[in-house]
Amino acid sequence: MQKQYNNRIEVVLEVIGGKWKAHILYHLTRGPTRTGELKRLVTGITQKMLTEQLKELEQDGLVVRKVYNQVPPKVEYTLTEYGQSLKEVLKVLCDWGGDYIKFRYPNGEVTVRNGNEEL
Amino acid sequence: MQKQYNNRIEVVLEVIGGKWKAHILYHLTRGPTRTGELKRLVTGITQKMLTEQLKELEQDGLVVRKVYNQVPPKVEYTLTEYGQSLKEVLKVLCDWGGDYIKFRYPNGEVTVRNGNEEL
DNA sequence: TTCTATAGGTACTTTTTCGTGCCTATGTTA
DNA sequence: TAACATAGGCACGAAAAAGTACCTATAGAA
Repeated sequence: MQKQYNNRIEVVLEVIGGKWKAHILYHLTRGPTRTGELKRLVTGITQKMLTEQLKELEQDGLVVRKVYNQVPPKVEYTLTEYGQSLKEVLKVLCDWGGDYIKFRYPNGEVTVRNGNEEL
Repeated sequence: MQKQYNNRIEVVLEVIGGKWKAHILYHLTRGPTRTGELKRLVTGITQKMLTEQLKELEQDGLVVRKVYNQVPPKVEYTLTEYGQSLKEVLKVLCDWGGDYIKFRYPNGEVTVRNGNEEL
């Protein structure tokens, strides 16, 4: 069956949408990262969601999974070259999100953990 | 209960995420639009999803609903001034989405309806 | 009188996404 | 020998998002 999107934004949202992907990708923009480190960095994510999302990102050609043949296992995830092009996108999203919070909740009624993470 | 986001991207995704909002917003960037027109423009959306999503966008301060006291009813939706700031975001998303499709499916195995919509 | 156009509401079902709990493998270290 | 560290799999259930079907209101036109 031939897939057909309704518009180009649907495409991006399929790739970076959902509860976790953007946050995972954000950390990967800082360089290759091991599974356990990601688990620590992405606040609140479970093992299952992490590997699941990483697998999808890999299938989408944005992330590379590198396995070191060691015990205990060591696996490292890296942005592909094309994946790097997401940095710009993530930055725009981040900026708008930050501004929006200030606009809507000028008195800090709503906060953002890691609101200081730079992109 | 105090809401707390994990990161700033979560904020944007809550506002423009989901299956329809981005597409609705895209059309609103072109100016005030009546309900029925939106229903026609946003391919495949149902009445229910349309009004539901518009209501949320209104609550989020991005869209204004203007009711004309007529029969049959006339309702017009417009981007708020702050909502205008989304144009830039939508453009970046659109561009990346378009490029990505070319990157992943260079032979047009996957297409985008309205892929020519400009932002 | 009946039908049309317009915008919206509600109950219910289906689909998608996310979370929990528990299991595997293996070399090293205590 | 037993525990540990690391990465991941799977079954199941809960929750969120989306879709379906059907209902309301009203002035004017046929």
